[in-house]
Amino acid sequence: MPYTKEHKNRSRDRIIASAITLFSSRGFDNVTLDAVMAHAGMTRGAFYNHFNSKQDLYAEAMNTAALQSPMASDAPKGVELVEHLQCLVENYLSKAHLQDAINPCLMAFMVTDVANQEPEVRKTYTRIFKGFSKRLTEMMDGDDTHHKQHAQALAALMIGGVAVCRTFTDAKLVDEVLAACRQLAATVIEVD
Amino acid sequence: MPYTKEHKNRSRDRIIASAITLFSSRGFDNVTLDAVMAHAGMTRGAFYNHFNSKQDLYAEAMNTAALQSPMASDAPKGVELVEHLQCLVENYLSKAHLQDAINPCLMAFMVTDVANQEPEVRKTYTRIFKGFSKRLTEMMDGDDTHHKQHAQALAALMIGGVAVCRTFTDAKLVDEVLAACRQLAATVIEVD
DNA sequence: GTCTATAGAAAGATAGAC
DNA sequence: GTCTATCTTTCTATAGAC
Repeated sequence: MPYTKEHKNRSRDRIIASAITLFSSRGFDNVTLDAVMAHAGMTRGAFYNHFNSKQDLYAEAMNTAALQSPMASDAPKGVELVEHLQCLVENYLSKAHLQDAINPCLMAFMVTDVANQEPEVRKTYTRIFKGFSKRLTEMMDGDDTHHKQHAQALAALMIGGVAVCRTFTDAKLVDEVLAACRQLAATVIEVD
Repeated sequence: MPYTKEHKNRSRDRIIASAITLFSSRGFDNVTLDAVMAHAGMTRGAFYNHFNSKQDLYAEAMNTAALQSPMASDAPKGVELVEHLQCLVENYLSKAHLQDAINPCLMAFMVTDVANQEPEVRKTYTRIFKGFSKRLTEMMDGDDTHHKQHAQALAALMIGGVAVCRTFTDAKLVDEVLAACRQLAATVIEVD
C-alpha cells in the first residue's frame, strides 16, 4: 500500500486548512477548487477522493475552523471564567483577527456568504452559532434565560463588528468601530 | 427620437430595483446579469447601455438601497428623535426585515459579499456605513465622541443581528437572537 | 492517491440588426 | 434603446493513466 491512511489524512487536513484561508479571504464563490488544491500542494483531480463537492468542503471547513478557534479554548488554570471571556472578546474584536488567515472566525468572515448556500451549510452555521453563544453563556457564569439573551446579543455584536470592519476601506473607521464594539461588549459582560 | 430620456431612466430604475431584490436574496455572485435583466423585463444585451459592468451595478444598487431605506426617513412631526430611533431599530431588527425583498438593508444582507469585491464597491459600503452611524448619532440627540461610539457599536449590532439571523435554519433561534439584539439596542439608546 | 486531460455548462461582455 | 447571436473565459466534475 503506497499511500497510508495517515498520508491521506494529512492531505485532507491540508485541503481544509487551505479552504479556510482562501474562503475567508476571498469568499466561497471567488475561490476555485484549482486554487484550493494548488494552495494545498495538489492538483484538482485529487479533490474528489476527499470530498463529494465544493459545498461539502465548505461545511467541513466551517466545522474545523470552529474547533480550532481561540473562542473554543479553555481558561488557563487560575484564571476566572469572566476574565478569560473578556480576553477572548478583546482578541476577537481586534485588528489582528481581521487579518488572521489561519484561525479566522468563519461565522464573521462568511456570514452573508453562508446565507446564500444550500441548507446543509446553513445548518452547520446554525449549529456552530449555538455552540458559540452557549460557550459565551457559560463563561458569563450561569445559564439562566437572562444570561443566554445577553450572550446571543454579544455574539451578534462580535460577528457584526468583525464583518463590517472587514469591508471598510478606511483604517481609522476600523479602529473606531472595533473600539466601540469592545466597549459595548465589556458593558454586556460586566452587567452580568 | 423613439426612446425618451424618461423611458431610459425608468429602465435603469427597474434594473436597480431588480438588482436589490436579487442580490440581497441570493448574493452577488449567484445572480447573473441575465437574471437581473429578465426580472426587470429586458434581455442581457440592454444592460450595457445603463452600466459599465456588473460591479458598477453593485455600487449603484447599494447607493439606491441606502437612500430608500426606512433608516433614512425623517421623524414624523411631533415625534421625538429618540422615539423615532427606537421605532426604526425595532423594525430593523424584525423578522419582516429579514424577508424584505424591496427595501432590505444591503449593509446587513451583503456584508461579507462586499468585503470580497473591488475597492470601488467597498468604498461605497464604507461611505454608507458612515452615513448610517452618523444618523444614529444625531437621533441619539447630540454628537459628542461618546454618542458617536455608542452609535457605531449599535450599527454593528444591528447589522450583525440581521446578518446572522438570515443564515439560521432554526426559526426559534431567529426569534431569540432578534429579541436579544433589540433588548441590547434599547439599552444603548436609553443610556444616552 | 494523485496526476493529466477533457467533458459539459455557464457567465460576462461585445457586435450588429432593428 | 433593446434585441439576438456569439466570443471568450472559467469552473465543477469526471475519466482514465500511473
